[in-house]
Amino acid sequence: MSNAAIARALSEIASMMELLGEDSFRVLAHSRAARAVEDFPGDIASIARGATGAADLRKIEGLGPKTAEKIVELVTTGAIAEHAELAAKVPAGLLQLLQLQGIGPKTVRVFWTQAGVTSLADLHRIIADGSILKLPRMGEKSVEKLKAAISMLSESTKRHRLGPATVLAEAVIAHLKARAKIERIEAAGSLRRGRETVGDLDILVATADPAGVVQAFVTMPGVTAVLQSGETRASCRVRLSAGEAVTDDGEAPIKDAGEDSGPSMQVDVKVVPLESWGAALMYFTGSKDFNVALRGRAQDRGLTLNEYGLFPEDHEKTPPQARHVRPLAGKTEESICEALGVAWVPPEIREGRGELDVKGTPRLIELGDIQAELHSHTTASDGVLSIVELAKEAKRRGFHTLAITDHSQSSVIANGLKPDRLRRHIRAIHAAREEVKGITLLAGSEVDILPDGRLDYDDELLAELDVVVASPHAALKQEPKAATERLIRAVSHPLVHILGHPTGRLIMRRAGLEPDMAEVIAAAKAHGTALEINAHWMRLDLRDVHVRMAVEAGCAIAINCDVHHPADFGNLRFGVTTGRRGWLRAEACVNTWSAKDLHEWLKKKRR
DNA sequence: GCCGTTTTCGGCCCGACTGTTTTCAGTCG
Repeated sequence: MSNAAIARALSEIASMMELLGEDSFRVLAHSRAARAVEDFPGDIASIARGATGAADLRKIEGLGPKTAEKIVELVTTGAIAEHAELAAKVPAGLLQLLQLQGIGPKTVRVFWTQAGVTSLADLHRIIADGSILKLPRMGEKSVEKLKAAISMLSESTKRHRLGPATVLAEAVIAHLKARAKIERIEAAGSLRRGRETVGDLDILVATADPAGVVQAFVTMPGVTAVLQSGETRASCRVRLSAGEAVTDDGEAPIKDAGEDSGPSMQVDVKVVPLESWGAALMYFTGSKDFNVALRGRAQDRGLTLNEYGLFPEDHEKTPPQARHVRPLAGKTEESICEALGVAWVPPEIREGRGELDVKGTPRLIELGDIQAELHSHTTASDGVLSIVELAKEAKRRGFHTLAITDHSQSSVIANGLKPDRLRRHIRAIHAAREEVKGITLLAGSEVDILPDGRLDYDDELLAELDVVVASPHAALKQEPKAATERLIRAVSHPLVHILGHPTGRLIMRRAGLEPDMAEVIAAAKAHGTALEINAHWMRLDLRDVHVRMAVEAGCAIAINCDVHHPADFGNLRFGVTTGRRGWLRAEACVNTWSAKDLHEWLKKKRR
């Protein structure tokens, strides 16, 4: 049973208790437990099945005696009795109503207990016959908002992948900068933390002209609905196509239908005072758990931290900023951390997982550290550039090394190379070295890992290559056990340098392989094989939690753009961000090494 | 239901916005 499935069960318990009007802190505890399970890097089910399952689970922050027992119950019996008892009391359709924007548990409970609503269809009915207006706090405007929320139910609950979300955020920032006088502007939230998917965008602005900023935002092209618009914040749904020519699939540009169609995202613009910039940025960047931990540190010191700054705790009812109390810190994130006696940590690792205990700011990998691209495709397989064009582009971007790694024979759809074609291709790469100087061109291959873990070329041919990236492309639904054996066999092969996109997942589209990653990492470490973070925003594979496992195990990491098109080099930042989320330091990433060190490492597997 | 170098009991983030109110409840992040 996957962590996600266990988290869902706990989360449903929380929602159902909420609808029954039970103690809100019990609800909160179950929601927290669900998140703890969802975000846990290891396999919760196998821990729960252990002899001391419940005790081991309790060591995870957010899980206590009761929630640990419920997880053990779920894993061993397939269900939680309490879940079934709650489900008998709460109609299933109500959970869907909770997804509606602007509708929370209190309102759903009113619909249910006072109007007998148990489904979306019932809700439609009381709207249609007007009886909804008899319910408390339900006026014309509320009903209009509710109708809008129903019509975009599926769209508004959808998360979006990091790539398109980043592009849209940059477009909003550019738009506001061009139309209002702005002191500072930055995207906060999960985008700043570099999560692989983003629910909505939080754009923070420091400005002398709040009204101008809000006005510029709500009239921006691509805005399909203004959800709220006040003096210091506004919320809109904005079409992703307002970003630029990056669609959800990373292919052709979205055709602008000129109406409220196409995928959209909620974008919140918040105006904050310049003297509170750091406090607001920190507050709105999160994560929630990180903020809670940080506020705990403030409390320990008799201080209170909010989005306006760090203040002395004086137990007054009115918040300090409203009484014009001078904050102890707030203009920058660093000043707040200093006043709290904690090291400033990069947004990517703010997860409330003990990062406040680190001594000194960790020096994580940065975009500028990358000096080599080790995974690229030419027109020989499914790329759009020739060897020379690709080499020139890599050189232009300042890389000292480029590995050409076209697909192997089993990837028929990608025009994979049969052995004789590969041999000619190797010679063509060698010839291109004469044409493009100032960059080392390596002859490689992205070799398919067959379902049983064998490679797609024989060892003799593999030994002729400078670089071997072994990747799974087919049979991505095989059982975890088979997947684990398959990948271990591949990383243990003496001629393999890098395990490419280890799981083959596509974010929000395809789960990919679900091997026991700890075992794969251990085998990779033992054989000196690097694990790839594929930088494409559709993949980001290895994923962040597995990067952290690999980093802690001392395994080498590669960050590659898997270049098929010149624009793919631009995805590098997403790969680096994912590395940072896994606490990756430059020295553990082979792409940051000097040409000498990198080439030496590659050759070691050829002796 | 969880958690603890100010607590094993008594806390559990809090401010902006909105719509419906006659001073505030609900939602959101």
